[in-house]
Amino acid sequence: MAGWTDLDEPVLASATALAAELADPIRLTTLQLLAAEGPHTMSRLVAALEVSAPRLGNHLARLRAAGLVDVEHAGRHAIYRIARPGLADVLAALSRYAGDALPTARPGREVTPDDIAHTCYDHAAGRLGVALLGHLVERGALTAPDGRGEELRLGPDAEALVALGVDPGEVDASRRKPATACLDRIHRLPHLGGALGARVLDRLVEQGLLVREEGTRVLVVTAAGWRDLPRMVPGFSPRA
Amino acid sequence: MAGWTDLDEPVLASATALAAELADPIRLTTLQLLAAEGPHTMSRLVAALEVSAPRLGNHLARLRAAGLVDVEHAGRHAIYRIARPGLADVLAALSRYAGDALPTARPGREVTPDDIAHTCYDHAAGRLGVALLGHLVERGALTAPDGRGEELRLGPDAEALVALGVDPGEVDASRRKPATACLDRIHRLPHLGGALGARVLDRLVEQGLLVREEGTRVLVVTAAGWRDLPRMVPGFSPRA
DNA sequence: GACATCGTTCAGGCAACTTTGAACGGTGGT
DNA sequence: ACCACCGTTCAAAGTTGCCTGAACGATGTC
Repeated sequence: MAGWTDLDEPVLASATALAAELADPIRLTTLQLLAAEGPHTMSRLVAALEVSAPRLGNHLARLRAAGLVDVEHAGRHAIYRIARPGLADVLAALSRYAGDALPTARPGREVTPDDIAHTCYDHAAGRLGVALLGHLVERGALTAPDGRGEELRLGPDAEALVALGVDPGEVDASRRKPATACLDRIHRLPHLGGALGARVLDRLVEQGLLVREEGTRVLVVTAAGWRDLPRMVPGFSPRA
Repeated sequence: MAGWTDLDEPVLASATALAAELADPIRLTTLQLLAAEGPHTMSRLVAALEVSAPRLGNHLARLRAAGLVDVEHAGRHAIYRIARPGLADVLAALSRYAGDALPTARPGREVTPDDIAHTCYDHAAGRLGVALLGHLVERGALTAPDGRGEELRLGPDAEALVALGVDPGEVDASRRKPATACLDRIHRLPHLGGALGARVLDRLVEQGLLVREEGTRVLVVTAAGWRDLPRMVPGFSPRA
């Protein structure tokens, strides 16, 4: 009978192999980008990650062999995508633990206003942006992307959006996508972007919950914001 | 400005470091055992994992350095426990993906009756046992263990237990713990053990939903079981 | 058809990790 | 005080994984 740590145990072998794939910064970031923002061509990944093509290519070959990504060839472009939607759950759990463990691991480290909320182009990123997306998906106002090509879409139940002061009908979707998931650079989790993300940020500023800091990208949470936002966006808590 | 894959990014560095710790069968199994069943002494771990003491010791030193486990010395024994309860979420996500990905990765592999349900001493293990524990915890009939010493306990809302045909008052807790989390050897997720686990299994057999196969530890799900169990235990689905 | 672009593969050299065996302090029992 | 046991550390050896640079096939453009 195989022991607890015997690699003949299929699930154990599969789990350690998966963890090994996630244990490299290039591979992990690649998977996070694909899971949050959908399929990318290899050249887009090379540009985004700022690494050499062979270097990324070697990692992509590993990810392919491990069955974590699929490739589709379109002309001379190779389009990579997450193989199984469930991977997003693993990536999210990993990032959440990593983010939560940081203050403990580095006692000197404090939570900065930048961590909490800052602008990413015209929408909110940081813990607020991440919590926003999670909240709206959970409440059915948005349908989650699967990282395979199925994009973030408006969901059946717009009530959570209305509660934030946004009328889904007024979102200008003519010139840009209504909603996109955008990988947060700090927390490594997807946050809400697109026309809807911009509209939500505008409304929160109008309501006096956030103030754009001049000259920086920091979004300062006002006293009213600390009072109301945790209730409006469950998952966005002061927590130290 | 640091790039996407730069290890100066704190969360990325933390996440890859965590994944590297999980990428070894001994370390991963150790963490799974501690998270599911609570603190263990090193000698208990050595016996359970069937590895040499120095070999395990080196891995435990790594886990300590990574801040994933805490040690407490009691006499000549070293008691190890999970450092942060949140780790259980990461381990669960990893095991779930690894289990789900298996049929895809190995086309020849089929789901066996053993995977679905078998006995572990006197209670149910396999997918059914795992789903049972998850369901009862989610419904508030049990409080989740945190892997640090806080054990599985009866929770405030016993309704989910009653729905399974079990009267919480009738569980004999005098001679053994009422409920324990027990690491499932196949799926690498905690399942329901203890007096309560035994009582639940007895009731499911009495109701004709399961049949103990003679001479083996397999629990056969009857036609009635396939009809009723997915409704009684959300999370326990036929799925292929 | 010539050329640039895109993606992939390969071999070398370098760094990191894992295992093993032996040795070492600390604790409890006799 | 002696001994058995528990846990930990260390160095050497073998293995594995990663990056670099060059090369190659395939595609689309001029």
